[in-house]
Amino acid sequence: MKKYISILKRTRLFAGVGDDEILSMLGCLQAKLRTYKKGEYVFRQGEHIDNITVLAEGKLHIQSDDYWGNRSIINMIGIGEMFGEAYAAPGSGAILNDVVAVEDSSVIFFDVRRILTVCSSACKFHSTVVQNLFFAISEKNRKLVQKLGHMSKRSTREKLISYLSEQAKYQNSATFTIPFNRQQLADFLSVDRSAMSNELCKMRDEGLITFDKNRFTLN
Amino acid sequence: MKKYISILKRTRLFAGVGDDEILSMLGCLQAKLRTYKKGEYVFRQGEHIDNITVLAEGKLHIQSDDYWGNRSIINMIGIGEMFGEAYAAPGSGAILNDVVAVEDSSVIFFDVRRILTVCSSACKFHSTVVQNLFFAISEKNRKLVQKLGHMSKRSTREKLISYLSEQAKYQNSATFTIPFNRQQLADFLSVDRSAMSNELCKMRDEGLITFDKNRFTLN
DNA sequence: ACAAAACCGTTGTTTTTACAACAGAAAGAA
DNA sequence: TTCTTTCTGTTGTAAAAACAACGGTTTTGT
Repeated sequence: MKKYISILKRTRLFAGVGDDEILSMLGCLQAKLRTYKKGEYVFRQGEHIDNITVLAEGKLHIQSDDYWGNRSIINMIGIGEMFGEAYAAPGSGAILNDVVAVEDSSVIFFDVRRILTVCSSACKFHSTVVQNLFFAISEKNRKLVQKLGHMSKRSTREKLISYLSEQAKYQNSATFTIPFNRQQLADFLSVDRSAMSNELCKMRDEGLITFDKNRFTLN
Repeated sequence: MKKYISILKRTRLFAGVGDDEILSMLGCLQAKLRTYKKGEYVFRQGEHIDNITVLAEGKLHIQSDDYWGNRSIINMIGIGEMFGEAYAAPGSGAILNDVVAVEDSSVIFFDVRRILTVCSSACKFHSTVVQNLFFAISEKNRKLVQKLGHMSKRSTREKLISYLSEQAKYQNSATFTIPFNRQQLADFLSVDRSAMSNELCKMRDEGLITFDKNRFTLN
């Protein structure tokens, strides 16, 4: 677990907390580590979860599949990002989506009740962490709204432009790499892969964008 | 302001806080009341906001319009619900959408910094409110994910079924009233109104649903 | 190195949606 | 009341997306 302290230090959850404090909090919050092979499920739709988790290594997708096998990717979780925090509140019900490792991954679990209940022991940074938790979930909230912004666009082209512009802005460069392959991007934007691929190429031919695999440039 | 205490008492934000404490906190948190006529904007896209707000009366839509006048309704805010909380964190940037009164409304503003900074005075319920804030934003988070679930459906019919089923479940009855008229529902689901209307009628003719204005029944 | 699998672009067909336009019903204002 | 505006359903047409199928390329595993 110790090897992940440098990662935890850079997470939103532990922002402003020193190495030593993090180490002691790992005990206080009953942190547990689990590893997952590519394709394994961390959580399944319908489960009741009582852990907040941080991804220490790998990559996860929050997604769900319908009757006909249409997959939709709700969100991507990268290293240092948190997930499951929306189900920390009592009575928040079962999780609505699957959480799947798309690469070999390591996940750190924290006991929710230990985070929300102020402990009497050494964790003087506890309140910092609670506030961090709030800020982190706020940020995720804004990201979800942003994603709704993409999804609410009527055409595939507009969805693509909306998403790619956001990425360019977020990565602060007209050239950037996206964390999805074509199928995943299509599942993320809820469109058909081949139609999307087609649209991307049209946009390229019209000189709007250029791309090579996951690397895109806006013109 | 006093007349709204009974409403505030029943909000997520002040759950577990007594009348007297709420009254004293209104001062502590520098609560301010403003009223809006139907159609007026509470916030506009691009504004920087530093208040958490609670709707005391009326109804709001969180929405945005694009170049071509396509409107998309991100969320509906009912009495007692909170909004703007996702922008409480420092450095959270400008608000991405407009917030508009769709009925004559009354909004209570709270100073964000006063909520997040524990005050030294009488507000012993302060930490309760901070935790409530976290629970409330968690709930909104889950709602957003649920909405993404509707939007990610490929066809208009599936979107409708997804949304209507959720409403039936939420209102705990196969017959229920939705808070939208047709145009608003179309804007909420990001589809064309006439196409949606058409689809609704087809579903009715097939015996899947019955409806009268805003009142729907699932069969 | 080789076979298998995954990935990406491309095309033609079918299905669905958006758009525009209109008419009747309902609601609201004068 | 009467006139006006808003709301809803309906239809036909044009545009767009989904679907299916395939070939070439790249990646992966053995």
